[in-house]
Amino acid sequence: MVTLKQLAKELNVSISTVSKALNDSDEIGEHTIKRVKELAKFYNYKPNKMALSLKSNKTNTVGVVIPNILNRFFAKVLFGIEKEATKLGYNIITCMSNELLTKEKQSLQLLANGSVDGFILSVAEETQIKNNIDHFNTAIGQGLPIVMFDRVASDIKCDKVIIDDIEAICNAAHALVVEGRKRIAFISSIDDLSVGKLREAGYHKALDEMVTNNEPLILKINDNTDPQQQIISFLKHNKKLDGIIAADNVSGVMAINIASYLGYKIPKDISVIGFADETISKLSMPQLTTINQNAEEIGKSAMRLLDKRLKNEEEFPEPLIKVIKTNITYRDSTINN
Amino acid sequence: MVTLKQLAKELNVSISTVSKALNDSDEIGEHTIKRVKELAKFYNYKPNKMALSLKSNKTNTVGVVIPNILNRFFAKVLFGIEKEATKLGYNIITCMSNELLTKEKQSLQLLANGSVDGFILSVAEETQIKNNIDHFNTAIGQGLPIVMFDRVASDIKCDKVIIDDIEAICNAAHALVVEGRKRIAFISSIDDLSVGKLREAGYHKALDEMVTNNEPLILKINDNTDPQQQIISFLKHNKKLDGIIAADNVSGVMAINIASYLGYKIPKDISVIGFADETISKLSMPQLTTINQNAEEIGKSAMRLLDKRLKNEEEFPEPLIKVIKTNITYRDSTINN
DNA sequence: GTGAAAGCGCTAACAA
DNA sequence: TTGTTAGCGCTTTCAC
Repeated sequence: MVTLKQLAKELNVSISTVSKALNDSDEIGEHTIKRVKELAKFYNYKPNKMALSLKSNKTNTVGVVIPNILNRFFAKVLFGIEKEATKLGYNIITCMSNELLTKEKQSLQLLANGSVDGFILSVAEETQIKNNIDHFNTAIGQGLPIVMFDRVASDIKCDKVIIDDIEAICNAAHALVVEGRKRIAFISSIDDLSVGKLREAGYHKALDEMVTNNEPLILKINDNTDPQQQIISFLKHNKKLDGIIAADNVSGVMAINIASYLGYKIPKDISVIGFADETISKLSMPQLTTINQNAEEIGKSAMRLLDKRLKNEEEFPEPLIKVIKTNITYRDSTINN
Repeated sequence: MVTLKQLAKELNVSISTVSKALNDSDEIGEHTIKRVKELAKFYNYKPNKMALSLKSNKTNTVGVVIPNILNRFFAKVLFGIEKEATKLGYNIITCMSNELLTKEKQSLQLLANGSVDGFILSVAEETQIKNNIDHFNTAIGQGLPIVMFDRVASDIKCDKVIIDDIEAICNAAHALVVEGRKRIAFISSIDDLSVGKLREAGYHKALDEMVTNNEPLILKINDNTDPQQQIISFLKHNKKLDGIIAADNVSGVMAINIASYLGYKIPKDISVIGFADETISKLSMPQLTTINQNAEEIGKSAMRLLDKRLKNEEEFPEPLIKVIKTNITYRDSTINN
């Protein structure tokens, strides 16, 4: 990499002249500016990032801590974050907590050495279960703002981007009721998570609002045994169910394929609504109708919030909670009108 | 963040004393070391990353350029890279080319300002189609080594991590032949890519090696119309096919679900082998038998190669090509023995 | 209009 | 054993 020093030497001017010229300072003569810029272009000069950061005490880099990159929701959020970050001139350093408290903690600590200006993160499962959240406050105390998305820690005062999980499920239930469904089940493999609990609450709320038949019918899928077997057994034991709402990324697709396999006609016999994205929802036959979380928008919003927070440090001290709208994308696992 | 300066002031010693003490220099007295370390711990001192990088001209950060994070293969590779990077003490700055040449170029240029020590990347689709590869050489020329994985540019002299795509497909075909399959089709939605071409070549090679019936039967899925319709029509027009090899991430799962939907029994009537990972392969009923690319291992290997390259700059000047072994994970879309 | 010098936080050669 | 100083690459204030 070429440095100002080298350019200055070759041009027989001082380092500061070169610096000013490249920044179009009006202290510098037109002719000099031209000379400097030409040589800089010739050598493909770029100001050294580390030097700039050291000087300005800003890195234009944000740390992103993702619980599980293999979950498509998080992959999409990351996608959104990266897109907006590029637009706003930030780089992102990505860390994976792999749902572990220790790794999450480590990531925050490791980057709190001047590597990043702030964090965007979704809380790891273990962290949520143990409700161990000191490391978040430590980071904030060090002047590194945090924006949390999806899985948030309610006790931490920071900006947050979420969806209204309760409302989303209620809307889905409502859509099934409109189709004439009477016995709607709820299946979830994420009841440990804050969002899992909210979605279940949404299901209960929806049942309460239904005129008839408000007996909950819930399958909590656990990792210990084969999920497909759990669904098969659930379907066999609940012959009357005619609607399914799936709380996580994949169980809706599974439910359709398994129900078909068992001889049910989808959506004639059972309607299914899930949380998967376009790609996964297209893997079932018929394709899954989904609650659309707008994951990319969540990522973009989070990045924008962090940017604002970084730009006016003294302003808007109150944490913001941004709620991203959800909507339902109708495919063929429901009876559409 | 606390600095050496502040510690020095508070301890009434010089900055360099503090620095040396923290680095366990034997120039410094035991007592002083202890005093310094205690205060440093108290203030949670961490050496400023930017200052360190500026001084050492090393960032311990690698730039990762991924064509499409929503593709699970890439997500898994990224996962592997991050895991190994953490182990080796690197951070990763993630960029997405979104399959676009311009974005890929931009990412390399943007990070070639001292932000990273080197790159790990998989070539964008557009880049492969246009075969425009100057930006790679530019980066390498600037002293930033590149490790390419999966989709590599054969004209670039750099370390590479790939799988033997031809062999992988041959093995899959062989597995189907062993089952007694006679009419094996190949479906792909990635024939633009280097790996797509290799996998098709593998299919042709396998056919050539078969005793009977070496007429190729290929479906190239394009994005213009509904992929499911293309598969339906393909199945309807080729009633005799009894085996399918899918070259990409999702079409194997689709094929199973569609074939079931059309009344075929899987694997009795048709055996299917695909390229999907565990999660996606479990979304079909029955679950998809897959060629396992060991994506995580690819990521880890790439990171290790880059690390080696960075550590001994003068040594092993010849580019290395590392071939990661594939294997077949048998699930229920094939007749297992 | 141009240059010298200080300083961001750190390490290390050299001096004391 | 500890301190002084220079320098990594850059911006910016202040002198000229």
